[in-house]
Amino acid sequence: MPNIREVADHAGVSVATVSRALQQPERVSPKTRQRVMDAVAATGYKPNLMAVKFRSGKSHNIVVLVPTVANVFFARVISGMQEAAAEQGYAILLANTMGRSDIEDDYTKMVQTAQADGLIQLRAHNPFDMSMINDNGLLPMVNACEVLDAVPCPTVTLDNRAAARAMTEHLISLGHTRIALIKGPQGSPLTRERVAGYKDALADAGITYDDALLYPGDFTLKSGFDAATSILSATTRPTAVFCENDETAMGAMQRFKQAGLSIPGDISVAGFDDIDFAAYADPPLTTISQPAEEFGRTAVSQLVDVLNGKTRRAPKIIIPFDLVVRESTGPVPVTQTQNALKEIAE
Amino acid sequence: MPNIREVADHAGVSVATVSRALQQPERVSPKTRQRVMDAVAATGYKPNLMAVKFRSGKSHNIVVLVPTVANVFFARVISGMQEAAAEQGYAILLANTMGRSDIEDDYTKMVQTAQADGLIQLRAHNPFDMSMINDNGLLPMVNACEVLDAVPCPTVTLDNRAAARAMTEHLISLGHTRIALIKGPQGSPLTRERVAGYKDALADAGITYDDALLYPGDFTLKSGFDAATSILSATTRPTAVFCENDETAMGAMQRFKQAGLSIPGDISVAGFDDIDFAAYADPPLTTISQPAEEFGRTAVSQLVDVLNGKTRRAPKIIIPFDLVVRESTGPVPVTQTQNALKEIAE
DNA sequence: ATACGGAATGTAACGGATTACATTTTACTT
DNA sequence: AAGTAAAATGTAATCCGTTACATTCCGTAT
Repeated sequence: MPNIREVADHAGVSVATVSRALQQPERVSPKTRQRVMDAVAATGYKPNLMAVKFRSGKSHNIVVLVPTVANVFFARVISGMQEAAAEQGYAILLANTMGRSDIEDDYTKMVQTAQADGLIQLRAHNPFDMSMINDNGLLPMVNACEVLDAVPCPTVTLDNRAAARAMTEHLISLGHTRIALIKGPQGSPLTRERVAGYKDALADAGITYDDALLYPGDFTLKSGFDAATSILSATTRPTAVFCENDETAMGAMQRFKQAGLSIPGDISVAGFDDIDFAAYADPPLTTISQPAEEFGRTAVSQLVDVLNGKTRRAPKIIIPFDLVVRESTGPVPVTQTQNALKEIAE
Repeated sequence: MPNIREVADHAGVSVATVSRALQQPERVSPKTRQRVMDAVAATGYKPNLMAVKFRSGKSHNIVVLVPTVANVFFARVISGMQEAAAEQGYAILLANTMGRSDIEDDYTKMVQTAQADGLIQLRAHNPFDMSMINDNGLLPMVNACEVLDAVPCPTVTLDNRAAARAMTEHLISLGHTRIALIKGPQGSPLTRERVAGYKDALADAGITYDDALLYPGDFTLKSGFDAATSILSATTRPTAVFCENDETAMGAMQRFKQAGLSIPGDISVAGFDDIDFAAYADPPLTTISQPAEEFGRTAVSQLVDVLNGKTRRAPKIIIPFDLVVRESTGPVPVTQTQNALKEIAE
């Protein structure tokens, strides 16, 4: 591999001139510039970017901590990051953390060891200690999707509470009053916020909240399937199920169909995320659409601003959502309505 | 940020000793080692890995070219790579290429500019020219999943032809003779091999191959849906549809169900890949299971071997597959059987 | 023709860790 | 106690671009 000195010799100039001809062409006379370019072509010179990065102290790498890359929603987010990063001259180092703090720590070290300039965390957990704070009091990170409030860094998130509330209101508007909720992972702020939005809507509609209608889940197909099994064995079966993500919803639908229930004839099912499969589910799934790619793009551009010192106070960015009504939600089944009326009458 | 000199001063030793204490502890006396460790702790020293990589000429980065990260199968492959790379001390640089050669070239440059040591390509396209060939005549890359024969590098692949043949044989064993095939992307070797396997099985069973039963697709849900629409309007409807991936199969199933067909009562549907959703489809999808994570792990370990000069001749690794029979495939519908018998009789 | 200013180019220090080679220390032999 | 080999440690070169500073060149003004 030829280095800059060989090019300089070949062109009969100094290494400084070669460097300038490549980095700031206007600082070099047209003749020399041409000579250098010819020498570059002749030698097949490619600058060793590891040397450049080392010298400049900027790696132009961004670490992304993803709980699971094998999640359709995150895959779209990453796709958006990829795009924005490429535009800004950054490369993405992807870390599949499975939510494990030790793996997160390994990758966070890449920032501390100058292998990466900053980090994007897609989970509500701050991997840094405060030693990494910059002049503006910010950490070299962006927290996206599932965010933590107390961390000094930009956040990019959906108003999960409002979205969950919107979905619950949609179900209520169809006449549902016994609405089950299949939750996301225990302890996640996402889960909490969505539960809060669900409660908000119930409260507004004057429906008393019932703890028994909350089912545990973890965003997998299986957890939806299992929760649905529990729901089927409930004494008074809910007429609608709001799932905190689409995978869960699809797992639940599968179980309900196996049990011979019609959706939404016997039970309505709603999801969250609007992954590709949602539109092709049977029946097509009512869900909350999140612009996943935009999450990625926004997170990257926020991080680049932090790294350039442009960000003084941590912005809290809210990405808009959309309620997408498809065919998995419908009016309360007649018999159930009658039962409900009877109950009220008693 | 403290550097190695500060640590040396603090410990009262030379920088060489510090370096040795950290890299080859056995080459340093226990006393000094301890002094160095204390100094490291006291100063909070973290070696600048950019400097290390620059000096050593090894970046310990691997570029992965993925057509789309938002594909469930690839997501699993990446997951496996991630795992193996971490074990071997490598980081993954993920490139979402969308199959575009210009994007692939950008990332391939990372290898040429010492930002990455090697590359894993998940598409049948060689991004390198021959200038990167090493002493063993190999390129610093591994071609996985969808492979090209002529490239001097290890390949990791499924016997797609055998797998497609196995699936087709399964359908034939259920009595199907008119079996449609929804293909993968035009021009992909994957597509070609699977078509070849399909033809193999037909030929073996003495079923004449009919061009009209091949439908175009591109591995998306939508393309499955659209192909199903074409299938529905065919003069003699096939009794089974073999889709070259699961997304396509799920899109097709959705369309068939919309048209009021029962699966597999009226038409059998089979997929390929066994993504998570396959087991939760309605009905659960018969498919070919590929150990996606193993693809990733194998690709990484093969690449590491190449990088270490351990690989002399490019191995061609075949990963085993599994035929997973679920409920989306069944015997030929009775009426159809009668028609078929009639045809034969005529 | 001389002097001066700006453009063009060159020289060499620098970044942080590694490592070949040189030197010192230690441990053991006689 | 002297001598020697092995172990431990130190010195300084090195990796390769970038860039501050120094120098040279050229054109223009006087």
